[in-house]
Parts: sequence; C-alpha cells; structure tokens
Amino acid sequence: MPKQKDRITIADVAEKANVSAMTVSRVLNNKGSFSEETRQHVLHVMRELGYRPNRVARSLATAKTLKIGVVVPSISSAYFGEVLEGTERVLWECGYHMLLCNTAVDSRREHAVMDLFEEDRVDGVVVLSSHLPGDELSSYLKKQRAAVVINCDVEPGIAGHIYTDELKSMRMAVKHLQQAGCKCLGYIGLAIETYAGRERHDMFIRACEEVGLSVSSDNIVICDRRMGGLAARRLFKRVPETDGLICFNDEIAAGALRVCFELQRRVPEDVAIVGFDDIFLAELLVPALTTLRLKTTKQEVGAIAARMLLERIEGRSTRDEVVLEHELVVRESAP
Amino acid sequence: MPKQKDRITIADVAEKANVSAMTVSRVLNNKGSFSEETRQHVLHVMRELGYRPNRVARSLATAKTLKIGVVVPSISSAYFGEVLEGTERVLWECGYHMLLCNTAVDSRREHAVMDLFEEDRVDGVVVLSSHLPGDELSSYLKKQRAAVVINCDVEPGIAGHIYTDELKSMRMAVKHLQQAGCKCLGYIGLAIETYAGRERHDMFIRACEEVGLSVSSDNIVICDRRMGGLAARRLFKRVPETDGLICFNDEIAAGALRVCFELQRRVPEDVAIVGFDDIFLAELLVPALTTLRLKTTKQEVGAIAARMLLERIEGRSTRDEVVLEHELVVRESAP
DNA sequence: GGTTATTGCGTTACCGCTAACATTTGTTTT
DNA sequence: AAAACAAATGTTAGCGGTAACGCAATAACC
Repeated sequence: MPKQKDRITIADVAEKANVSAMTVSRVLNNKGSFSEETRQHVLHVMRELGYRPNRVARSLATAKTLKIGVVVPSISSAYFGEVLEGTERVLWECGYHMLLCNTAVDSRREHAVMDLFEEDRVDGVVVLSSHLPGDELSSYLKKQRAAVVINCDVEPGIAGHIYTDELKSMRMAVKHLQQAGCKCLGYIGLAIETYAGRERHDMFIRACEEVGLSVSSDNIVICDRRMGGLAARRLFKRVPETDGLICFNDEIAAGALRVCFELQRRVPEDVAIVGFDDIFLAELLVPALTTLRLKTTKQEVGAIAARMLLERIEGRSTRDEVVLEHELVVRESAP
Repeated sequence: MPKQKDRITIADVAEKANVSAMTVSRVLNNKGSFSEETRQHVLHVMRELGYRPNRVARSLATAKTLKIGVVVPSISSAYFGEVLEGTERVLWECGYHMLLCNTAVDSRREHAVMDLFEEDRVDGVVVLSSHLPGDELSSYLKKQRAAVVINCDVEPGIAGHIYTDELKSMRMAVKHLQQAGCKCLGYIGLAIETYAGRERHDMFIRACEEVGLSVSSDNIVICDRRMGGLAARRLFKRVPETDGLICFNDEIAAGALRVCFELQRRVPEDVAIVGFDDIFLAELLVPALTTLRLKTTKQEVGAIAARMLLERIEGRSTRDEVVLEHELVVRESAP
C-alpha cells in the first residue's frame, strides 16, 4: 500500500509565512480580516510551496462536501448523456463536483448507491429515471439534505420534481399518426419500472382509446433498450397490419426503422414511425425520424435540475416542480 | 444555510453499545479482533440507530478517499458514454466512486479539473482524450498517486496508457476503399488537439500516400462533433469527384451519409463511407455503416482502464500500456 | 482623553474516524 | 506455578482544516 505523497498542509504554509494556520485559512477562503500585505505574503508562500488545500479536511470541518450524487440508469444513452452534461456544467460553475453512479438498470445497485451517497455526505442528489418504487426512493431522498428527481415517482414535498406530461405528448403522437391515416398503431416500450416507462405505456393505450383506435396487449411490445429492431419484428409478426409505430425513444425507433427497411415495409408509406427525445442522430436517419422533442433542450433539463438542487441546498428554493412539454418534430418517418 | 441533519456518529453507537469507539470501528471495518458477541451487539445498535459511517472523516484519517477522478471531453458522445460505463462498473465493484468531469472540449476547464482533483485527494485519475499538450497533462498526472490515460499524449512512465494504433486502422480503411474502387478519398476529422484527432488526420495522409492515392489539404475537412453533414457538403463542393469518405467517428459519418442522400449521391455506388467506433446506431442506419470497431468493446476499454488504475493504486501494476486494435466491420456504406 | 468599535491576528477545540500503542483477562507452555 | 502469549478491548493522538472566541493595537466618537 503506497504511502500518500507527502502533501503540503496549511501548517507548512503558516510556518513558512510566519503566521498562524488560521490566517492562512482566512486568506485562502477570503474570509475574515487580514492586511493586504499578509495576503500577498501568504499567497506567495502558498504558490512557492505548491500548496493545495485538502478538501476532505475542509469538508469534515464545515460539514459541506461540495459534492452532488447523481444516479442514472445508463450513462451511454443519448438522452441521459445530454442531460448529464447540462447538470455537470451547472454544478461545476457553482463549485460543485459530480459523483456519478450508473445503476445499469439494476435496482439492487440503486439501493446501494443511495446508501453510499449518504455515507459520502454529498450535499444533495439528483436522480434520473429511477427504477425504485416511489416509497423506497422517497425514504432515501428524505435522508438527504436536498434532492431533485427527473422523471421519477416520489412522494410530494421531498424533492424537487421535474417530469413530463406524458399524456399530452402521447396524444400528439397518436393524433398525428391518425391524421396521417394510420389505422393500426403499435407501441414499443422499455421496462415499465420507471416513471416514463409506465406512463408512456399507459398513456399510449389511453390516447388510442380517446381517438377511437382499438389497441390490445398485442399492439404493445416491451424490449431492452437496444432491442428495438427485434421488438419491431415481433410486433409485425404478431400484428402484420400495423401501419403506425410509436417508440419509447429514438434508439428504439431507429431499430424499428431499420427492420422496416429489411422487411421492405416502406416508411412512411406502409408504416409511419414516431420516436421520443430527438437525439442528435434522429434527423440524420433516412428517412429522418419524426419524434417528440422536449421544448426545453436536454442539456437545459439537466441544468434546471442542478439549479433546483443548489437552490434547495441553500434553502432558497423557489419552485418545487417543473413540468416539461414535448413538441412534435415532424420529419420524414411520419409526415 | 441549513444546518446539517444531525447525524449519528461512531461515538453515539459506542456509547449506546457500552464499548469504545475503537471497537465499533473494528466491527465496522471487520479489522482487528473482537468477540462474536460484541460484533452482534454493535451491529445491532448500529442498525437500531441507523448509523452510517462518515466517509469524509474516514478519508481524512486513512488518507484514502476511494474516489477516482475521471475527465472526459464530452459525456454525451456515444463512444465516451460506453467507455465510462465500463469504467464506472469496475470502480464500483471494487468499492470506488467516480467523480466525473466533462471538459466540454475546453482546455482551461481541463486545467481546472486537474487542479481540483488534486484538492479532492482522489486516489487516482482516468483521463480520456485530453486536449492538453503532453507535457502539461503529464505534469498534472505526476502529482497523482495513480493515473491511466486513454488516447492521450503523455510522457512515458507517468501513467498507464491505453491507445490505438491509428496507422494500422487507417490503412485498413484506406485500402478497403481503394479496393472498392475509390479514386479520390476525403477525410472529415475532429479538432486535432487530441491524440486521436491528430493521429487520424496524419495517418490518413500517410496511408493514402502509401497506396498511391494523392491527397492534399483540399481532401480534408475539420469540423465540430455534430457538424459532419456540413463538413461533407463543404468537401463535396470543394472536391466534387470525392468517391470515398473516411470520418473520424460514426456520428460524423451519419451526417455525411445524410448529406449524400440529400445531394443524391448514392452510397456506396457514388460515395463509399467509413466511420470509426461502431456506435450502436451504426448498423441501424440505411445504408448500414461500414466502420472501424475496436476489437475490445468500448465498455471493456473503460473496464481495462479502471483495472489498470486500481492495480497502480495498490502498487501491483503489471502492464504499463495496452494497445488497442480496430477491425473493419464491412457493411453497406462501403461494401 | 476615556470609551467604544474595528481591524488583524492568534488560541483552542472540535469535525468523525482510525493507527498505534497500552491494558486487561484468559489460555497455553514448560 | 511462573512465564509467555493471544484475544478483546481501551486510550491517546492525530488526519488537515475551520468555527468561535480572545486579545492587542489602532481608529472613531463625543
């Protein structure tokens, strides 16, 4: 076990500068009072010795870590990746660091993460699309100084809450397909353990019923995040007359698009396809993908979450929830 | 400023259990000796009080944080996202947490991150595709207990080093296109401040020369990561006879593919296109993208980096470098 | 000119935990 | 039965900072 490189401490600086450690601390944090002369001198000695304050020690003394725990089901998803960038940027700008945990869609791991964030004494947590039931997640969040969730089920009043109005979004998609002449819709979804997973599933059914399109469980396939193509195949086999397809996200839609090409079902003539998220590649596909895009950019969603969290940490929280809206981006796959 | 929730400390547990704090610590860490009876009792009291050890304090006492700093140019890139998942998984399994910083391709920010990781006293760092010059990056890495870099320029002996043999990869791409009958190749690259950016750029020229294809700066366009389409347009305008295209990565290639569709240049008949990385969506494009894929999966690359780092932290480092190889995945865009 | 602020520092104690050593008790050795 | 040892626990002293308070020296006030 290698010994830690001998680090310069505040005491070393203090000694060399002929002042007390406290004075060095004051200069360092620009807090309290000291003469300009002392300041210059201390700063000079600090540079000379290459001093770097120890944030671990500082955290212990101040009971603040300036660290935020972030939980995400999968970093490599195009959607989460962008949201995370927004979150990280704001946290960084405000002096916070991001402790990131990927749960890999494993709720055991999500449990463990939440426990560990407690031990890490993070100043707050951001949870994206949790797979935990609302009550379990809530009991973890309660233990945190501050929390914000994006598209999660939580009890009210515990955390800042950012979520989408899935009924509204799904209505747009369904109506659009119906107006395009589709008679038989299908839905390819992800696991329904998440808020969006369940909502989109349920709202698809509801929106279809509202406009008089009959759907049964035959019209719905649930798949893993990269198995959109396979799911589409299954759906077409089961319900060959499917002429409109709504996919939980654009990755799945891309898989479906490809399968249509392979099965020689023309898009949009034979099958119209709508995705969710408008990931970067959506408009590059051929045919370009019609999709539901958040009016707020994905990066901005992450940024909003971060700002909400920081407000809560500092006790000047204003909003308790933000409802996001989708807009339909009509492209070639469902004109 | 909200006071921290009053937390149970080891002293609270000790008092209630009628033992010393040290005994609690021993049970907690399963270290040193204590009777089974004591163990049960202490564990029971811990659960009763809902005790969570304070890792900040522990880190200060042990000079180990069990945190790893990870620096990446952009989280939302399909490539980095996957690598990060692999890294995070291994770190997690070994009890480490990941402090993630997105530099957003900004080298000032990269400087700042490296400084902050020092203050955070992370146990090691992983750097992906740094934009810093080799000597600057090296001087940061020297200050760390352990470091691993993926596709970065660094002085030898400072960090574990994972990189790709870009000449070999580029030769495969160029030869493949030549054999497919291409006479005039183009290259669309990213900023050349990174190892891969520079290498792919230089090796494209070199590989073309080797096989007797003439290239000049006219055949090369540098663009931002999401501007592949625009770059392709520029290239076709400048060199209309371009019939083969190599793109720095698959996102750029997707943009080029789309532009070919819009310009009614058939792929692969008029223009053959090769990308890099084999991102998930590559095979879903129409035409499916021919691309250079690492023989090691992206997740595994991240995992290897993590393992290398942990070995170095524990002083049992075996390998100092790992050279990755690409293989050509021939699909429809360049058969 | 004496009293009260203000400025510029230093001292002390503590954040919560663990390393290292000390102590007690029981067990084995010879 | 004394010596040697191991097992189980306690004590002390930090880790590297900062909060809170204390105390001179100077400035401000009436």
